[in-house]
Amino acid sequence: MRRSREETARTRRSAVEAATQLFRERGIDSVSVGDVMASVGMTAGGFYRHFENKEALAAEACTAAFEGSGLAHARSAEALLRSYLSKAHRDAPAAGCPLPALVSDMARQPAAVRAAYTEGVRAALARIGEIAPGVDSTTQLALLAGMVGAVALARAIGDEELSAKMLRETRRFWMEALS
Amino acid sequence: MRRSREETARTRRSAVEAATQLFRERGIDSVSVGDVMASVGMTAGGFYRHFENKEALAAEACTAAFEGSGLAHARSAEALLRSYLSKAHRDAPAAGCPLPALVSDMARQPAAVRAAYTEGVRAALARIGEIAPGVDSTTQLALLAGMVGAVALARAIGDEELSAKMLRETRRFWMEALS
DNA sequence: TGTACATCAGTGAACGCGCGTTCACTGATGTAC
DNA sequence: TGTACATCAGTGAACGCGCGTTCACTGATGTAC
Repeated sequence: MRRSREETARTRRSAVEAATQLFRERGIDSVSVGDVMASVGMTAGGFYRHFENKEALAAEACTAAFEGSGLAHARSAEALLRSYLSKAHRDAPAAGCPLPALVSDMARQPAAVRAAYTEGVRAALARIGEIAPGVDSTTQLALLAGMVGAVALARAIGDEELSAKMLRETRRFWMEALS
Repeated sequence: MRRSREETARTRRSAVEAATQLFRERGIDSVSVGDVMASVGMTAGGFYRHFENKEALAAEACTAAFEGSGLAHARSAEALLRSYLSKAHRDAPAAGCPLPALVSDMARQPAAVRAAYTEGVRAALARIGEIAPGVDSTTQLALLAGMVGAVALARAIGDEELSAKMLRETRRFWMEALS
């Protein structure tokens, strides 16, 4: 049955929000349209009243995930390193930075989704430039690569000790390199 | 019809070799048992004469991919940085390092596959220790994270200029940091 | 060395399943008068 | 403000498809004598 305009808008927002979390947690291809709609209390059929297809949702969810990301709100380089290269971040991909969570999904995604991700990379670099103004751009790029690589590897590694070491030592290196 | 022992062994080796390439190129979950067997000229049914299931192939292919990897054969830190952080490596994932190619697949893989990947991380760190003996272990870990992150990001980024910049500047940073 | 038989690598059809997407239908909401 | 009708958000079944895996079957290879 038909819903009110506000309710319709709320459903759409909930679906995008649920998708940002599910996609970061399990990867875009491993989450079905039905999974996303079930998590907002609906069946898959209704999805197509809100989005043209799954690709459109993926692109929108990717953009939305960057907006709520911790990287976008860090206040200093030290605070960023401490929160980004932490076990808490490693163990909560659904609420974390989309860069490591989606990085190897992207190679198989359509252009619209990749474009959203690329904008996220640019935004991350811009943010690093703001909170670490004394750092040259070469170092900013190497820092972003190091942070994303360390979190992605820490999640992939099956051994807790080595995983924790990857985060801890990468953090230590950059704390010193930036001071 | 039955095949000779040598032919059987050759088929098995070909399947593992094809899998290492296909998995790195398209991700483990996006490659089917049928894809792997078709690339060695067989149908999917015959797969189960060689492997218990797809998981067993994934674990074996992961281990095999690390053995043939460029990282395992680099002669110096400078040579490693030049070849690893290159467009050639970025554009040929099927023949490249499994670390960036499979990094976000791993979170969803069964324990046996993750264990093979974890061994690959250990081997990569050991190799870095050999070719850069003067570098402390904190720096070695940060270097591996940076190389893996830069290649994974360069592949994910949809914009050629930013992608190339990610590789180039990360290489520049580490060339200077290690000298 | 030759023969009879057991083994088993590979085929191709079938299975149960989950996917993205479509569609006829329902009934509350929105709109025109 | 009240009524009649059009709109459309969501349902649930259906579609065509590709997946991992199983299985009866074939016939060349391997083995026992």
